[in-house]
Amino acid sequence: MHSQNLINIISDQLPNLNKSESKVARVILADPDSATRSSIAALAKAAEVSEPSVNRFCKRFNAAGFPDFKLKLAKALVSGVRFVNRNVDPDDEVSSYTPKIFDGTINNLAMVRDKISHSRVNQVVDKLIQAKRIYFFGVGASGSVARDAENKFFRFNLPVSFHDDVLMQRMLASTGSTGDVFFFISHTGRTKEVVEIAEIARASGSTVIGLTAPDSPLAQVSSVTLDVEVPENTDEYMPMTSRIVHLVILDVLATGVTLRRGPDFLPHLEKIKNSLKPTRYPRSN
Amino acid sequence: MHSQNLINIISDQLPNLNKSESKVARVILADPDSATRSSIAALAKAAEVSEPSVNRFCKRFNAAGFPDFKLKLAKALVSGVRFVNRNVDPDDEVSSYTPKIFDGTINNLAMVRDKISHSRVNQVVDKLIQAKRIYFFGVGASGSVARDAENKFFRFNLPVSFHDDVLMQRMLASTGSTGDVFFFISHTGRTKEVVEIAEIARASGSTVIGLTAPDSPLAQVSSVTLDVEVPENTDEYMPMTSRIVHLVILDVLATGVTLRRGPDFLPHLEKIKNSLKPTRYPRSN
DNA sequence: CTTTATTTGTAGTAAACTTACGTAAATTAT
DNA sequence: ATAATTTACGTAAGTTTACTACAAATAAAG
Repeated sequence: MHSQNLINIISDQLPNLNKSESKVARVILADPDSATRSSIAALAKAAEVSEPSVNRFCKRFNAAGFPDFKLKLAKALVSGVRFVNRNVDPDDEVSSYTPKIFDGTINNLAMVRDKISHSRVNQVVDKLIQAKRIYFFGVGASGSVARDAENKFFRFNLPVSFHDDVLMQRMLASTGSTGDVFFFISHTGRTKEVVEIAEIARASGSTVIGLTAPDSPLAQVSSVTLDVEVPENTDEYMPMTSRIVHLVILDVLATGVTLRRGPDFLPHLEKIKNSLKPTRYPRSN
Repeated sequence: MHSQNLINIISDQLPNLNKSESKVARVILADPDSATRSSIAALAKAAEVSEPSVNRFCKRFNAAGFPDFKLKLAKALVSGVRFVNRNVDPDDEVSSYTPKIFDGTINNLAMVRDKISHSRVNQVVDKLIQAKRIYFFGVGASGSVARDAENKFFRFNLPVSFHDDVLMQRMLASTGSTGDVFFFISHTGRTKEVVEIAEIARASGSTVIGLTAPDSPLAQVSSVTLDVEVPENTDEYMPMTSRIVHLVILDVLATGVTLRRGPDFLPHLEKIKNSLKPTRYPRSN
């Protein structure tokens, strides 16, 4: 299991800190990387507190002292998480907003990586393995995720399709039967139309899988759900990253299915890969 | 390899070091983790050299001084455990392959984040801002990325469309004119059909943007390229992550365009957001 | 309003790190 | 081989950094 990242711990604890400690926390979270390179005096000055306050802050987070804290912070940064609550500012340059967006995405991925239920993943892989037929449903931005899922899963020699048209989805859901898997992808899990279609699919006796927000209406009507908790983007400039998390989870599921199929299945995948060769210019190097 | 691990660098350089420096190196390599926690005096004593020798050793490896060196060493230790052994094994359990896939994706994002050319991003944002019309083209897995791009960019009040059908793409490319932007998304940049279409678009006087592998045939026919170098997946079980990197880059571009449009444009985005409200179940909390 | 607890800062001290300089070792040339 | 020159290394001093003890200030409780 992954240990919770120091930066996340700090931002979680932010409300529980007293005045000067939270000042320190904010300065560190604003630019953790530069924090690892600065002295206790510099950090104290930046946070407008005294040096011992910085020291006390470090000890609160189970560090021996300031140098030890910096070390732990540096390690936390490597695992991919930087600029946690650095929002894009209206006057940001390319060189600022580019890493911020990457880091925001990376941060969300790391969070879901540590939170996702492995037993749920296993359950979903089970359902997908047993499926006679798989439908990936999504609308709007999730439609692209569903399309990508189709592209991954057709390799398993199963009847797979994706649909981003709600009328089509509704008709297919109503004709479902035992052994069919309807895989719903939705960021909010609150789109009425989608929830209704999931209910129809469920009523038809099919398996309904929801890749969506926990406790959402869609989650409630699903047979199995994969919970994805990604912070709502309050910031106007910050993109929605749930799509990307969804894609990675579908990668995980596809890998799970491949592994279950065993090594005998690899030649089939190889064949598909090779089929594309004649469409490409050969590599010179 | 571009980001060689500090520990490997030290052991590579071991024969080139002089007497006292190699003493220091051996002590550090024997237990790098404890080295990150010890003072310069303790390390000097353990290596039986003077403190300045340790300091000189650090500077030789491009550190500002001893503390900076310890920081870099600590980072190297973390990246070693997390990112090195990231291939999925045939006998991996859910609890193993799930974090591996997330980490693999995160690793690639971090690599591209550090490598991407900000001036290129700026150039592409320029072109998109000036565009009279934007076409996002992709086939196969990149088709989903193109579809997602359409979903992001239509918000800018521009004629935008995506196409995953090569015949459609070919026809549209031939009818292009100055002011049109054809945005090609391709992992390899070597699909003959796609390169041909890009050539047609280019010949029509339109701007061709390539989000693809550097130095690929597609990159060569593009007006501007955004290079994405993601390692080829030699491992059968590891998913292709370039799609995800492409999506994040499109997020970056969309943010760039939003920022250029300025704050007057925010109400428009808000309006689009609000338009979806009636389709959703309201949140209870 | 006083007392008590908590938070925060000041000042002093110890430790850690770096720099300058001088000596020793090694290399090269004579 | 030995002098000259370069390179390596350590001593000592200076500077920065971090920690501790204590006191002032603030907040909470009686």
